[in-house]
Amino acid sequence: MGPKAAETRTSAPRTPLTRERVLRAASDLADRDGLDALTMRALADELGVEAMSIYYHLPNKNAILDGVVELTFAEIAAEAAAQGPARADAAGWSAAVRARILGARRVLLRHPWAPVVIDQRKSFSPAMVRHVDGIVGVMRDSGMSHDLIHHSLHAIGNRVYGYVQELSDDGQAPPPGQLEQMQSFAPHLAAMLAEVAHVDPESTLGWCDDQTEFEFGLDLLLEGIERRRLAEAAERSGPADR
Amino acid sequence: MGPKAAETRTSAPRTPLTRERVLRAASDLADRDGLDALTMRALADELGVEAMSIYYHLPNKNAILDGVVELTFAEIAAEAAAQGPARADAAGWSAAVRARILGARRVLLRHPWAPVVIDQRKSFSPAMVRHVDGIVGVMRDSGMSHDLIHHSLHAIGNRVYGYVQELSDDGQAPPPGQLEQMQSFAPHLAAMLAEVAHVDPESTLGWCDDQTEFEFGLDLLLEGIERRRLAEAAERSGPADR
DNA sequence: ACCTGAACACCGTTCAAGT
DNA sequence: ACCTGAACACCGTTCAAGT
Repeated sequence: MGPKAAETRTSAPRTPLTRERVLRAASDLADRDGLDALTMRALADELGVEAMSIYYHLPNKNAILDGVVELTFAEIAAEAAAQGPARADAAGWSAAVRARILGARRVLLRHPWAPVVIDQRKSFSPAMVRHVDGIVGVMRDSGMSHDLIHHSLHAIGNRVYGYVQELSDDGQAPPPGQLEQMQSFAPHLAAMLAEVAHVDPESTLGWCDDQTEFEFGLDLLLEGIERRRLAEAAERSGPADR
Repeated sequence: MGPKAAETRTSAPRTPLTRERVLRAASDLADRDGLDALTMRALADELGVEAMSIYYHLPNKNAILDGVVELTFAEIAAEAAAQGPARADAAGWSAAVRARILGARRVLLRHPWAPVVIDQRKSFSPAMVRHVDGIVGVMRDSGMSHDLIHHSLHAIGNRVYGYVQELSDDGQAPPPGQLEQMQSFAPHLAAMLAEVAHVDPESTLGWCDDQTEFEFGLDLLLEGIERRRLAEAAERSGPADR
């Protein structure tokens, strides 16, 4: 408690501001007080700093939003890693995909603002791409065609978050060199995109036909419900003969 | 072009402001310039009026957002009516539901801001309730249980917009007298909610178990994809014996 | 290199005032 | 009854300035 300690305190009153620290604080703030409470001024307060200091480490608020989405997908990756390698035989693909999606959901439930941010600003982080790539890999191992995988990603992905939209719908054509670059860290996904883009080069809507994807997912649901309806009816008429 | 005409012009330079006119203009503005461009000041400009004038007809911006969602569901109802009465026999329920959902989607594609507004503010208009009620009616005619219908609504509804969430998840218990009141204009839906709430009164999460609903929808999709995978495999091994 | 303060152009909204 | 103008408390961001 001598003057030296006090001096040290005033000369290093807090850990230095970094991109990481800003993003962590932003994610925590949104978790605790909601997305609307995540303002530059409130965030600065949380960090014991003036609002404008943040701009030295991140260019603007959009960068912060992209950053916290990135953090969230890093958590999802950690969750998946904790579950161990989810490779499976042909029949087991479904359980493996299911586990990954429910894992992602567990993380997203801890960050309720994340789905909102993800699909109102079509953010697109490497961690997100790798997450999708893992799912593509599992499906590919089961022998599915890239086409079926592609439709299935739309059907499933729309359910959890809109990531597939970004991956394809927006950029009319495949982004120039981006696909080659993706090959290094998301090989399954890159292979799928290459084939899908090649197969249907003159789709009126560009890369993916939104309407087709929507109907594919809808029909999956309707067929499943119909099967359950028939099961109910059978149950009702003769539960004995089972 | 005499002085009289000019006088008439200046004494009645525009049609009077009404709730209807404000909401129409708001919807049009959002269609044209996007949701972010829908500000009180820009909306007033569009109407040839000062920003504060709007507050005489609607209490605040949230009321405007609720109002434009209401308008959108009115359009969806008109679209459904144009398709004629979509009553069907047991096996035809699926086509009837499909038609209604694709109709809703056509309208929502004209108002891309609508899904965003609907699920970031959990708005809840009578027109929306009636839309859901129509779907419940069709499913009920096919002999499905209320339980199956309930799960199915979650699975399908999440896909188009989050309306079922509002209907149930939020209010822990059924809203006091609201259910009785609903009976008059949404009888099928009211019946379903009454039975579902009764059947599972001590659900840990309140009315609906979100996790259960999520897994129901996910499994529907996974099962459907698995069937298509098997079809692909069969096609590959012996396309001749079909 | 890292942080700050004042200022700008926006927002939704309150409130007292006009006709 | 219907509309307005000034003002308030916010927002993200620019810019020149401090250390």
